[in-house]
Amino acid sequence: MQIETPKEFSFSECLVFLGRSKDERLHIIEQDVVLKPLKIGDAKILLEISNTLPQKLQINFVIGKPPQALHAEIMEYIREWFDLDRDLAPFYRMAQQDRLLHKLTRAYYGLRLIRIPDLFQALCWAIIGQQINLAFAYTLYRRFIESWGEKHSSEGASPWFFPAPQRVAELHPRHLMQLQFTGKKSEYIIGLAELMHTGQISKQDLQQLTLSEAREALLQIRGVGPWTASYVLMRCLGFRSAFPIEDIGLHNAIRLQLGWRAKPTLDNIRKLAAGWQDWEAYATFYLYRSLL
DNA sequence: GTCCAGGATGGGC
DNA sequence: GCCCATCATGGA
Repeated sequence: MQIETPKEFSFSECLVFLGRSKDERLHIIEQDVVLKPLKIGDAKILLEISNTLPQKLQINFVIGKPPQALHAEIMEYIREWFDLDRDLAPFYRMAQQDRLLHKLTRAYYGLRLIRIPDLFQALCWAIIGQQINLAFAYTLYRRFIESWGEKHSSEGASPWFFPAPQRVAELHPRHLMQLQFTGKKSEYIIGLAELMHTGQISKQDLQQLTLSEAREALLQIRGVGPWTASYVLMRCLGFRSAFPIEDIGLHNAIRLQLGWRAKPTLDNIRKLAAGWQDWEAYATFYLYRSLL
């Protein structure tokens, strides 16, 4: 199976971001190939994604060959994961005039905003990452996945499926506190799992809304504040104008790019981002990339 | 040992 | 509505 890629696309740049943590368990990168387990309906398949031909992604099924009827859904997942349906030409044109972005868009040309298509996964990742450094966040994330997720294959180095809301909803906070989650984060994650499992929150519903409506809906969830809402709008729901302006990583990236000793104020950032309309999410993502 | 980390909540004022 | 203590531990 093959997927056409747009002109402004670099698989290797995407792999840099996907490979940023040793604690990643939801995919495996080896030799410029990504292994990704995927549940489509009842089928559990293992995708092998590579970029051997120009302008194409090659998708091979390592284990579990899905029926032809599911191929469209699989392709749609890949297109979303690598954000292939976005035309980056306007972003790059805007970036040429931008103090912060002009270097980054040259250095990381073809990098796509790597999405987290699964809403539960995106929210869990954001909540776990609140107020702790990224390395520790990945440690907790790995423990969560290895404790309540599902390994695709029991043999060797196999990637994992993210824990299902149904299973997490049945946990007691102490189960997560054993993994060194705080008591509050444990409650947030379990409460969120209940909301997802019962269908009170769904990606499908949120995608029908405008940015501000979806943001308000997310803010109703206990444990989801302004940063988490914006982060999920950006990484999962694909809103181009989502902008986690409170993000410490963003602040540090800006500080380093400008060579400042102190972190920028929110007012500084608003001025620097004045020209980013409709590309705030991409600008943020390229600044994240600059921290690797 | 110190300081900060890709924040959110609940209470006091 | 704003301010602030609290969470809770790892990593640099």
